[in-house]
Amino acid sequence: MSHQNAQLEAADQPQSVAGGAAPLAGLETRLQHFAKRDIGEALQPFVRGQRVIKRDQPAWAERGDLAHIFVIESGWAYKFDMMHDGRRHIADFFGPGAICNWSRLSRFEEQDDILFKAGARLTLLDTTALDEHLRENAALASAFKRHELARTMRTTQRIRTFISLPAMERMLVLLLDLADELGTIAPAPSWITIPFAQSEVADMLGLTPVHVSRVLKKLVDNGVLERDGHEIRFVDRATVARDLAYRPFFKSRAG
Amino acid sequence: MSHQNAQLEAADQPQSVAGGAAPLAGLETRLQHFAKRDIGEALQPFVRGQRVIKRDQPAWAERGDLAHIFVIESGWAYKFDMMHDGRRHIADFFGPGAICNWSRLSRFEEQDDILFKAGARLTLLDTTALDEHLRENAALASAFKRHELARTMRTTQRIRTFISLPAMERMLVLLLDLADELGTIAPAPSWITIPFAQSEVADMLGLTPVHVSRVLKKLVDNGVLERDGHEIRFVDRATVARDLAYRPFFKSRAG
DNA sequence: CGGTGCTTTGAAGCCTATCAACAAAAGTGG
DNA sequence: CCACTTTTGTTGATAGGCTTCAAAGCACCG
Repeated sequence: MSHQNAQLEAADQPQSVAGGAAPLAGLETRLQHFAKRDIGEALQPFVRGQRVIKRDQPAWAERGDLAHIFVIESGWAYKFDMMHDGRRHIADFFGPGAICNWSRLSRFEEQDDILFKAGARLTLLDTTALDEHLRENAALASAFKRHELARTMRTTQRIRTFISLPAMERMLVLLLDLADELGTIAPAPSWITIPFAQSEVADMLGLTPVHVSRVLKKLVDNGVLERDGHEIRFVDRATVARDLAYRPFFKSRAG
Repeated sequence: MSHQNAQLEAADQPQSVAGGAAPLAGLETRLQHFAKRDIGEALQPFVRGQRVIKRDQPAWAERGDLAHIFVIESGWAYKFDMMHDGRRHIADFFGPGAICNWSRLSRFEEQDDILFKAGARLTLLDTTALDEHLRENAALASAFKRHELARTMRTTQRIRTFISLPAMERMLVLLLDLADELGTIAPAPSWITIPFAQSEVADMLGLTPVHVSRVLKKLVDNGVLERDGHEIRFVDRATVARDLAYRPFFKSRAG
């Protein structure tokens, strides 16, 4: 546990990290979809550093690791908590351009733990400075709020499926959500890399890893998906989305 | 559909309805748990009428039936929506003292439909007047916010169970939530009347009505519950709650 | 090259849905 | 208040979905 923290500290680097794009470009693109005016590079003043995650690494809510706002430049993260029977429940996931811990800024919700997947590149923002800025800048604050609301609504849609429908539908909705998250800052590629292990997918869907493997196989056998390892492709995404009455909350708002 | 609306109108009555307690006493009791100062009868000026629901009756979100804030004096209601396969999903429920459609006031969320159960008595509040009042009265607004946040957190806890755990645990958590909701404005009775049909419980748990019946029977056979029709009692609620790591979000805050 | 962790596959058993019939309860109309 | 209809809840039999356990294949990494 202590070496994990050491790793977080050690990754504190000078402003730019290999990768090219300016920090926060992804987030700004996302927010722009929910803003009425141009937000430009309004967030640059709040950058406090960047980090590269070498191995899968949790940030424990209680230990102050989440004192900053974490924005994902590339890669993935997810929010999880442990249940009474020892199982892990994964409640939401975050892709490029996402804010991992918005609730720290706006609400005083219970804070789940966050796990950053290996390879993720993060930008850290100053929580209190950003908070003050948003208090005075209603337009920007509104964009943040709408952006987070879209996430909430997408989560609500997913949860409904996970509670009521069988494994195949659950899996498809999860994959559509992944595509939605990816398509937010750039057109989603038709081949998507599932960024999670099957045991993690299982903890999202409320299934076992074994069954996740079988469900994926069945979807390929049925001609719904094509697959090459962790890469998958919908043979006909539009039809799948229509059959499930799936509603994209991020992608379709591009302006 | 049109006769349902007519019924809502027709039930508009003079200020007091059979039942004794002053309107909003339940809600004010609830809010008091989340307020730092005494809130007294701060909400009385916003009352715009009362209604008694004779038969189970939906208020359709799209038709403006939800222009007011609905507060439950006694009885129950729930939030539901229809899924692509024709199944009904019930996302949350509301007991005595609850606000059924807070989101109408504070957020611009997607609005689910609400169904009021037969026998429910409602108080209607003026949405815009209350909204303005809360803008100027931060303390009261904060109590509302914390109160709704408690609901959100309870829902999050329930959802986690419904996604990941089998039917018996789901049922127990639902019953504990019912007790929590009931115990908010007065000590919860040890015998609880399940206010919903088993088909409604099924749509909450993501099960079939048949299985709901069997699960209840099994819980009685295992000595976890006692039961007399729609009345149930936990033989040992504290132990059940502990085993499930169940956290009450309303009741335990009584001050 | 041999770990180590992730994925796949098979067999067996439990959990839940479906279908159908019936019982019980609640609403309806005379 | 009674007979009638409709809804709701119970029970059994059967089938399908998902988990568990165990073993083997595969990929990555030191």
